[in-house]
Amino acid sequence: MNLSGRPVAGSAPKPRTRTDHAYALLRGDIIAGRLKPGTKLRVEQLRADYDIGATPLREALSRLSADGFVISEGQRGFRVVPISYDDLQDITRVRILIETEALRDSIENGDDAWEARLVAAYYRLSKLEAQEEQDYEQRERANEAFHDALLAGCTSPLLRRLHHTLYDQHKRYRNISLMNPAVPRDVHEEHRAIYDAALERDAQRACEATRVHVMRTMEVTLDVFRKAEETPTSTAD
Amino acid sequence: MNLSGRPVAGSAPKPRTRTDHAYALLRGDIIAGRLKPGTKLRVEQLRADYDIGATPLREALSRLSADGFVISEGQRGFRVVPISYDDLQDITRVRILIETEALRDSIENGDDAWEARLVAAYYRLSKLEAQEEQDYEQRERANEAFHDALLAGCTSPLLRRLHHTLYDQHKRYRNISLMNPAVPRDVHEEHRAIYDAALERDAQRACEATRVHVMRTMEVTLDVFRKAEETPTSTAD
DNA sequence: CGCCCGCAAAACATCGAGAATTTCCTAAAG
DNA sequence: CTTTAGGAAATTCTCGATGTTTTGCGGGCG
Repeated sequence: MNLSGRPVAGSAPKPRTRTDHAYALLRGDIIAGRLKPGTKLRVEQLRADYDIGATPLREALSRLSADGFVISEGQRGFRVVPISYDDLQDITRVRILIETEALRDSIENGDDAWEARLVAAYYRLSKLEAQEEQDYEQRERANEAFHDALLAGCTSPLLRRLHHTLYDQHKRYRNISLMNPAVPRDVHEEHRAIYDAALERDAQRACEATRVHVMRTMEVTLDVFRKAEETPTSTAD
Repeated sequence: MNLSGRPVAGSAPKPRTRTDHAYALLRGDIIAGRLKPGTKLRVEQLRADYDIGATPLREALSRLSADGFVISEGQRGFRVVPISYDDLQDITRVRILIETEALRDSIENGDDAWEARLVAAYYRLSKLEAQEEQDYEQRERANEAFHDALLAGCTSPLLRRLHHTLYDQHKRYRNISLMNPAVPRDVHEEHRAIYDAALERDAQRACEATRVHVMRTMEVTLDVFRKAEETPTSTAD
């Protein structure tokens, strides 16, 4: 009955095992772009950086390779998955496929609690979007919470899991392109369109709005990369 | 220049590293149903069975857990993912989503070589389907070759990868339900419908035929399980 | 009679060292 | 000057052993 006053298991943010810890750290660093695409992941190096033994590190890297964040070149170690235009487009395309299907399901099956959570998440996000100064971390969290709330009603665990992975793969591209000045864009309006359609239980419209939203995100990211290529190595190394 | 006469790397079927080997063995045994759903996977046990050290085994299990064939209950080891009606339906649903999208792409982009390969694969499969006595292994290979050929034109590596995993997850259910007498069913006709539509480049019709085919496969599998539940433990040991 | 505590055995997760392989550098041959 | 061969250094992969956590069992207390 958890009379101890300590938080119940499951809500705890602290990973239980070294492997889980390593997995979370590596995944986070790859998505955040701190580990750059194509980088060789030498176990000895990582061992020093994270202060974790080789065995848990290798296990974490194995999981990440199945997730598509790392490639394992048998007998030649691991490296961060490279980025490419094609890859971003591929991820985007599949993400739209998965996300719209999950959203359709969520809209059809979401109950009152789903609605309430969605309203709350949208409210918080809107408030942050209206602010002048943008705390990226905070806003990213709110953005994720909003998208999670949208899909919370989805009855398919598989769709949820796939979406989560694809979302993070996409997020990596966004983070890598982040430092450059973003193309002006009315994100709030895109969010509002999805939100309105979802609350009205108009799945068709919500999916279309989602498609537009995800495509725009990709296009902005692609633009940043293209511009970065024209201006060679200004921020490199 | 490989003057040794040995086959060049890449064509070799033999896994290069112990981890890869363990991964292939475990995956195969799980899909074939030799490792039953819910079974605890004790490393010491596996070590004896496969004659592979604990470290490569754990790495393989980690990868399998990311693939969804194994669950990792932190600090309490690994076990084969359990089966359930809900899970089979979930897998089927997502598989249809992925497979029809991949097929649509394949039909739109497949070139002459794609067509030729498809014709050949269909021809071989038809011949086996017409036979009286059925070698399951052989037929399964032909079936897989046919489905692979259908999707070979798909331009999205991600869709291909996801489909491969989902196909094998589905296959596990089929294999587990295998011993029981199958419901009579004209599989050949279903295959023919997909094949004809694909060659005519009618994506819409091919996708619909695929949907029907996959749904039927699931329903037959579900029927077998339901019947097995009514007749308790006749073949169980 | 049932519940709970605590000890022993099993299993898991992790570490450090040792075999196998790749990579890198040097130097000679064409 | 490019190419090829050889060997040393670095790195990956694997094993056996060790600390920690979970599990299973038995005895005592309510």
